[in-house]
Amino acid sequence: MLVERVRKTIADWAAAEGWDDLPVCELERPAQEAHGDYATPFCMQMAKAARQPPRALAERLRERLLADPDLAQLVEKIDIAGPGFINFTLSGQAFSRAMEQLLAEGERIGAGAAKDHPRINLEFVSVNPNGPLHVGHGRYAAYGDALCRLLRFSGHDVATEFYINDFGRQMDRFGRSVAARYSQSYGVELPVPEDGYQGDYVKDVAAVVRQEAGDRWVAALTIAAEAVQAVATAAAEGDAVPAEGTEGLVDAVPVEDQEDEAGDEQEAAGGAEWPADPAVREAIAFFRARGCELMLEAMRTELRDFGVEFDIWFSETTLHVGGRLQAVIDRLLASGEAFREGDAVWLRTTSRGDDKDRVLIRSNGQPTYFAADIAYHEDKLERGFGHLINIWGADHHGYVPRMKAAVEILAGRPGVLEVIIGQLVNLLEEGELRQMSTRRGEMVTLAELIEAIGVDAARFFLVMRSQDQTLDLDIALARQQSQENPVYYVQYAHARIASILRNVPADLVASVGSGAEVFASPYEKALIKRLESFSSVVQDAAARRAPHRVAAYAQELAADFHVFYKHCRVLGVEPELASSRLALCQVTKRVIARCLDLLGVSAPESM
RNA sequence: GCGCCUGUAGCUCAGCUGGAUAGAGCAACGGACUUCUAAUCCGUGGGCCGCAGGUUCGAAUCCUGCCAGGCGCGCCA
Repeated sequence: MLVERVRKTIADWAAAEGWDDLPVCELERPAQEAHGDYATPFCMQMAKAARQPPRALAERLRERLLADPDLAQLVEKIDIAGPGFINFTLSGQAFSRAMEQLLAEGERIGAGAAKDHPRINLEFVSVNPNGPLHVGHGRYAAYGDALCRLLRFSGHDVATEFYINDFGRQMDRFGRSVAARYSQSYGVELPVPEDGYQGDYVKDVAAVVRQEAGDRWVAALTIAAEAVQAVATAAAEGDAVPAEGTEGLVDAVPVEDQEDEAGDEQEAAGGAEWPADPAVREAIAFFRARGCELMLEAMRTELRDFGVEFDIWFSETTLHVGGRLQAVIDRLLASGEAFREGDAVWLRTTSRGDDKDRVLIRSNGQPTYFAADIAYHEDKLERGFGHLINIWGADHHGYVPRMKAAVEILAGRPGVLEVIIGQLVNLLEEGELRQMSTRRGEMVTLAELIEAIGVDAARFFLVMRSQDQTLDLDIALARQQSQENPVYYVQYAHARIASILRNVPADLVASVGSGAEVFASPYEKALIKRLESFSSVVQDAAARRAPHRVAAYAQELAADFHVFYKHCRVLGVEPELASSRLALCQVTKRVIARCLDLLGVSAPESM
């Protein structure tokens, strides 16, 4: 309200003086109370264009502002301070009018108007369905979901998507791991492959399969077990056993490297040591597919319990059937964006800023993950999304330039793909860094975190920091500190207001009075100013993809409310004051509830 | 070697498209419940904003260089 009138005055003035290229005037909340309710450094910024000293400009601007009768009513005084700041101290009436507006906005207070922007596809989590979600995935889930809510609330059309990496070697290893655990439950000695998944959850999956299928697959897997044992016996008699010293060394390198190297060696050695018997192959295919389904089901349930639901689940495997992938590559070859060199097919990503061209089809004829990703993103575009947002872990940031180049080629224009890199979660135990491995079943799962501190605290905790900040998580500390978690501070403010509302007498309704006593205290004024800034916080947080700003704002708002609550009674004071304060409570409750909702946290009526 | 992220109070971090004396929570210490929920409030102490230059009326914020930590740099996914 105030800022619009100030800008109008400035525009008129600039027109009269013939100044061009003036900056936009922004009002900000001064850190110091003595500097009024709002302030602007505008006169310092315009000094150059106007070729006059800032303080003189400030004096003249002040005159012009006060000449506007509407504006004069809103301010108690306008001061000029320091090198040329203009400080506004608002009148009582300004607060009443602001509150009237806020109250009238109702439940959708702070919401952005629907924007005429392209539909957004927001993809996140997208993990291999071969292990439980760990806290890193939880962070991306909490962040992505909060961002989705924020974008929607600020006026965008968003669909969320989970890309299921259900194709490739990792899933083969998983299928064989489940098959092994299944066999073991029948007494067949088939060990989990060395490059397989050792975690106990694999046993759970196997148990479900056993319940569904009975001993249907035991015969086939017995063939595999015998073959594996034969190989093991032969190896024991030979000299293929590695020296012990190397093992200690291998342990010192990062776990992820071990996984990858193990995988490559395995492949170099001709794939799985399991026999190529058709019955065995069929069994592996079955365990792989069914295991994947069961893991996905569990994941979906876990995410839903965490408050995260995806609009679309997209399976990578669907890209590899029906010549889908080949069709994309053929088109890229035809348009000259892709080319053959050696026995491989490459995409000329260097034409769009990447530092080298990338392989689509390997010389062995197999498509790369990148090729599938291109088909996938083309599919997104064909589904009508004009803007694609992907949330990736920091360990994938090297992949960004090629993917952006690919989408630029597909879409015919730059800027369609936006990649948000989320930094990783470091797990600490008693201050010591702890390594994680999905394969070995050593990790802190999202489920563990939730069990330790609950969904609300976990979600708040995971989004309260900027996504490009590495998060240190000590689960013992988190458990111990959950009582001090700021989420309860915010929720408590909400519950307190709910309690007031329950005690409101029948004849008292929320409405903004105009008397001089209304909103006279600094506590009420501070709260109203905070509430007024909510819509800009929403817009800002959405534009910057920064839901943590909502978390920070919620804490500030709760603090303003708790102080207000301490100093100002709502019930049992004179009627005009009571109904005005009731209005203030109601708006505060709406905004707190909205903030918590944007973060995926519940807003309790009582605690 | 190259690229991305980070470096702010004892700890965890906000603030980063430049504004006045740099903030919050936790931890430490001292206070406040006969009144709408004390999971609250009030107060005290605590800082070469990694370092050095530069731009500017003004720099935690922008630019350059350096130092430190994390993550990447494959015809892996």
